[in-house]
Amino acid sequence: MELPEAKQKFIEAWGKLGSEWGVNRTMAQVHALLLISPDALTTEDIMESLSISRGNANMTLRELMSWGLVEKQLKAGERKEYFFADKDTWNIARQVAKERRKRELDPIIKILDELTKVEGDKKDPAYQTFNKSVTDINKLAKNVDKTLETMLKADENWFWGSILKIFK
Amino acid sequence: MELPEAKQKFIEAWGKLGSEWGVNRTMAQVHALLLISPDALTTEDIMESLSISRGNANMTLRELMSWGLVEKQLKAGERKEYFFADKDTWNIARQVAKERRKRELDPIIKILDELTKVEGDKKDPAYQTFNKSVTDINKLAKNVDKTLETMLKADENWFWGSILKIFK
DNA sequence: TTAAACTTTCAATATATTTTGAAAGTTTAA
DNA sequence: TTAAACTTTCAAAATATATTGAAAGTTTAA
Repeated sequence: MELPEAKQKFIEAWGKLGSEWGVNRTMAQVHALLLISPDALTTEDIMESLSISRGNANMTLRELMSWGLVEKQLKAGERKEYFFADKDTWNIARQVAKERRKRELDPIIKILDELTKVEGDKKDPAYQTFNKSVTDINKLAKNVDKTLETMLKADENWFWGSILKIFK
Repeated sequence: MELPEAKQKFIEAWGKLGSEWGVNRTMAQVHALLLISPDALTTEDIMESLSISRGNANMTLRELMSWGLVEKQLKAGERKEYFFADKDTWNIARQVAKERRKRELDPIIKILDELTKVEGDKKDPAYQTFNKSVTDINKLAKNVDKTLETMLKADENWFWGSILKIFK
């Protein structure tokens, strides 16, 4: 396989993976494109490479910046804005974990905490089942939360070293 | 908060979480409903509880069964099919991890393995960047894969015990 | 100033996903 | 058999999500 074809495949695969994980396809593709570009790209470059409109490119880039995955780069003596992606995979994973925790895990834990407190007739099977499921899910969510918390603070080698050591 | 309201909230929250994680909202809601039901429910019960059509209920239940999250229950002397959800949170997490690994992680690892092998001019920055990103992402994906593999084999207490011990 | 170079916005449009519900299919009891 | 009880299918409709592109907004150099 030659490089241009390989690039295409990578962008396609990353886009597909994104859309299976709640990230819009174009956003994942722009990210992929920037990940394999040695230099920062302009909005025009991205529009052309991926055949998308200016509006779409602009929105997507802002979204990627809000996720902390892409940054603007200003070049001296140039009006145009250039964009580049953080290439450090561990940073990317951490950044994504951080954002999703904030956006999704935190809110559900808040709701589960409330629901855990709901009182009811301890003899009522409906109440028992509700309470057990909610409590169990809450525990799981908190374990995940703790693990993420540690991951966010950790260094990559240490993290995988520790995890994989357990699983030797 | 009273039980009926709490149930509603739980179904709503689970549905929202699902849709943020690539599971369709209705599927997550049916799952939530079954999780908090002490008894197995019929298609009719589910249609009524969630105000959805027969076709939708049927498709969703089959999908949940294909994920291994819900099972059919046949009651002696009855024609109707009853459905109930596995209430063990650890089983649910494992089941979901197992399916997503098979459906999403495995295919991308296969592609990354191929892309890692692409040859090119080692002096070319475009090739260097491509190769580094692909290789790094491949490593990360394989670490995740190994961790999931172990999680799938593990017992809940052992798993969280080991993880949380490291992160004490 | 001002006009060229660039970025942002957003209503309209296109695309993708989900849901409906009636018809077709299947199973069972008598 | 057969007809009632139940499940499945799937084309059409509804809904949700993503994209376009032209107009409006902003910044800069002269």
